[in-house]
Amino acid sequence: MEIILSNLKIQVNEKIYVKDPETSALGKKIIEQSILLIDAIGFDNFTFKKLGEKIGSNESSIYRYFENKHKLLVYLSSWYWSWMEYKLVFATTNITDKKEKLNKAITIVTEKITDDTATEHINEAILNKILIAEFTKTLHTKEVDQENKEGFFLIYKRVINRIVTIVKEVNPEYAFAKSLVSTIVEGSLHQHFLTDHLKTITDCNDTVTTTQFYLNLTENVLR
Amino acid sequence: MEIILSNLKIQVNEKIYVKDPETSALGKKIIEQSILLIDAIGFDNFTFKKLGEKIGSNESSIYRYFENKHKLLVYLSSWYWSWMEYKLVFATTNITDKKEKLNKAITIVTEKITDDTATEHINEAILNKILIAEFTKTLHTKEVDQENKEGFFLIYKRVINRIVTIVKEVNPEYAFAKSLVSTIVEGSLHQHFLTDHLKTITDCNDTVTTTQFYLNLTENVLR
DNA sequence: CATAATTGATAGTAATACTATTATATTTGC
DNA sequence: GCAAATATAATAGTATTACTATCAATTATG
Repeated sequence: MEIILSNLKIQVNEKIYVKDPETSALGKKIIEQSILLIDAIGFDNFTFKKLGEKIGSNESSIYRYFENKHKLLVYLSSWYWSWMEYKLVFATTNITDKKEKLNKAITIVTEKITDDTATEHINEAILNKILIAEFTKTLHTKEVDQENKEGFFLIYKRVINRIVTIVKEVNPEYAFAKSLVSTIVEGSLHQHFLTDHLKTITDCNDTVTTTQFYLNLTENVLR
Repeated sequence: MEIILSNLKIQVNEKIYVKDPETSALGKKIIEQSILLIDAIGFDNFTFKKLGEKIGSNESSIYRYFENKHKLLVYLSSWYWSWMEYKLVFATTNITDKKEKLNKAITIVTEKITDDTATEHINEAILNKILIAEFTKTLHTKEVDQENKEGFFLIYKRVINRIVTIVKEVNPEYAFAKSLVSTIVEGSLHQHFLTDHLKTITDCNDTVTTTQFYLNLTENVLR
């Protein structure tokens, strides 16, 4: 997987950026360091000025890549879900047993990423932390309908619908496949958040994982 | 229920506000109108200056009630969950059948509030809309651990743990009661959000409700 | 090597998120 | 009914944010 991933160009909707950050050294530095800075100080405290200082570049240069920090977060999220989709497709192709395929898929989207994988300038483990802490903010804006129309959330929705297809293979009778999967994908980020911050309302921790919870849940719901 | 609710003083943690808004006409106006304004323009675009203009009061007067807009949102959320807890307790007390009790509880926390209920200056239907759109923002900050320590999320956690108790009465063997309930409570807000904005990844709509999805899910998981 | 494209530096604006001070109402306690 | 206390309003001011515009300096490319 390592080799393949390192050659992989993750596709992100062009409308999200002003200039594709993958096309220059500065662009890659913006992505790499924004992930570290958002993780360190949180998205709310993150500014392009601070990022500029961190990478030794001018604020105005960053604006040539992204209109604002919201779009940058949408970009990072899109990249993440694109990477997730790749992992998902890679891990489930050629599995003939439907239940096994579904379990694999659920494992992929619910497990916490703990190690930096193949890509050059992107630390997926930290990006996963950012998604856990900040992903909902990409959706919860007044512009969500407009941005949805422009395709900002296409990859996210595609990841969910890929798993929906697998769910329907396991149980074609089940009436809530979409809601189940969207609950799992969003909910697993939430359970990771609770594990980190509000331990009294989750059972998930280092030994009992979020993945186990959702595997068990899905098994029970679809049987 | 109407009469009782109108006499009810909803309790909110004192640390959330500078001055209790329930103790003055201006305070109540701040709560009433902030709900309408946040609903209208979204929390991100909401400022104390705009609220001041809307209620014909000075910005600085609002700061005497709330340190900042984040605390105001935490207050509104707290109030909502306190109201929800009241409804929950009221609706489930004296129900002896455990499954019926759980179904009632799940219905209470997952259904969309569509009508303004008893309280004077608070429109619960609109407040519910705000929770659907903005609640995650109360938790997803760098200060979450500190604020959790100070008890900002106590009522929210108590609502969840009340339902956890009911789940355990129905099935004491089930190992993920907390995660199940926190998934339901948070997830139902999310499903309502998807129904409003990302319809392609949910099955919930006007005829098939979020409540039905979660009743079915819980039934299957605990049987 | 000339030209184009990119980046950096500087400056500037409007809005945000407050704090401080003082004046003016309004409430309450005697 | 009035003085004292309290609440509110008005004004001003600061630091930061979230940009935009301009122009100079650097780097890439044909």
